[in-house]
Amino acid sequence: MENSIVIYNTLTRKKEVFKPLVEGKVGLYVCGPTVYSNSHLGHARPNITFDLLFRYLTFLGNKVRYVRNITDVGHLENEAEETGEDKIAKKARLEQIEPMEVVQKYMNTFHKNMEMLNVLPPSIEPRASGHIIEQQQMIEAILKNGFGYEVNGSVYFDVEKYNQKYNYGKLSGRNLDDIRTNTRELEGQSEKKNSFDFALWKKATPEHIMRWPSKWSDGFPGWHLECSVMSTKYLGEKFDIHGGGMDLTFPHHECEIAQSTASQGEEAVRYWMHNNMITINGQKMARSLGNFITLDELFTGSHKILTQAYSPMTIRFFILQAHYRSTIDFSNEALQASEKGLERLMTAVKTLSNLTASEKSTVDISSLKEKCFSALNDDINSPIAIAHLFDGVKTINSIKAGNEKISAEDLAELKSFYNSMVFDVLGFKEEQTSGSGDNAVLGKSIELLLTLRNEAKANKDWGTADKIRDELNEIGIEIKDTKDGADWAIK
RNA sequence: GGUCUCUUGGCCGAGUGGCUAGGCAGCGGUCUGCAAAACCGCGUACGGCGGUUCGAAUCCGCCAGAGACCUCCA
Repeated sequence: MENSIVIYNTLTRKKEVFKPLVEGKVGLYVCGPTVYSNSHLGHARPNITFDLLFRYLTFLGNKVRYVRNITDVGHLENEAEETGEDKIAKKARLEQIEPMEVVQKYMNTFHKNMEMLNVLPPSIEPRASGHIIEQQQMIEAILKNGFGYEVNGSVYFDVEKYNQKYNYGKLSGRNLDDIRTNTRELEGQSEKKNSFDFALWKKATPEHIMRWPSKWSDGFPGWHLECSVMSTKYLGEKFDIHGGGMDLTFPHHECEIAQSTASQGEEAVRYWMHNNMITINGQKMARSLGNFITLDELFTGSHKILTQAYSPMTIRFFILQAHYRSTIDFSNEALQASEKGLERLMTAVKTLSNLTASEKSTVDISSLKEKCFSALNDDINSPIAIAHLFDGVKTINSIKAGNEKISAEDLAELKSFYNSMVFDVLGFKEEQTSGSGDNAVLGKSIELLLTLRNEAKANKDWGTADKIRDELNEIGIEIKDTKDGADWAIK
């Protein structure tokens, strides 16, 4: 099987065959979160999207170095512009704690949430605050090449000058004239030659807590610098893939391109990938819009618009059931559909492990495999891959029902395929709520009740049997009678 | 206002010139003491109006509606 995969490159607005710079090795950088509050559903999207990419590239035999940063320096906030206060410092004052304490707290939550979603940790997770010196070095390189200027201890990027030699706006499809006429004049920008110039180093005002010494001033690095610096530091001056949310395309990624090009003379990134947004009532879910649901709220069902809790794997399935470049609209109905769908898939995986082989097959395993892989090869089309897996579910169930037959070799192949696809590549995991496992006391108690119920059933004492079933149901434990006896699950 | 994107059956969501994904819900059935669960089967949809074509949900134009970016954002 050939594994030439195709990726939609935002830079060219086309699908391109992906060829890593070095055969068998892939450098992947993804913009991570700014850790100043709890992670919400929107954050799950890029992390799951690029987790899938990371997993699949690895599965195909590549050695992938996946770098995902933590922004713990804080970007300037709109209303805080005049004071030069940043998000993290602002939150710190609000909660009367150290900025780094805020960072630690929300970084911990982020990590915990990601682990629950079965998002693999990246190979390197650099923090902006740990790369102040490198950021200063890049500023110096930009200044040396004549694409920056210093004013009152702050350093700005000279977009006009840059655009004379290179093309500012190539990623987001803008040209400088459009930007010139459409950029809003903001307060406190008088230092800049042009409103579209952006800060590389910002002098800290007295009340600004997060600050570092530099030759220009005590201050902090500009908004876009950390990604340019940390990506090239760990992946090289030229690397394969840079990912992130679509909302970062402009200005963040545009500025990254400008910074890298201005400092080293050529672009760093070969393929730009952008995931689309999660919407709620048709509108983008965002921290700034206040219409977000945190991951913890989803997992516990504690947000007022949620009719129930949704497990991490349900969220993961929900996200992977849509293509990463489409928007997905949040709704209880959609999440419930995902919950059911995932359950059907996972049940089939269990069924598969207990199937018995026949002399020969009446089913076509290799065609199923090929369809799944070609879906993933086509710009990581997870919904199509999942659809084919569901076709396989039908096959698995038909084999179990005796309508189809499978040979021992095919069965082994099908098992191995589902294991790698469902668990290794798509990254689902069992979320066991029933019998076995952690709560042995509960499990044994329920087994006892089920034994009593079976005895009652054997005596045709339907009253007692139904009472046990119904009252357990009231408590929140569902009894499922199967041919092989009763099974149970916490609802 | 500028740039860009989207509009698919009850809901979610793929596809992108002919071969009419998939999930959920619904309906019918199998199983079961009953119920639930599970399993099997069933649905010809592509915003409107024109055009190109032997043929369009898919290409082009216009209209309508929604959204994203232009400011921190995943």
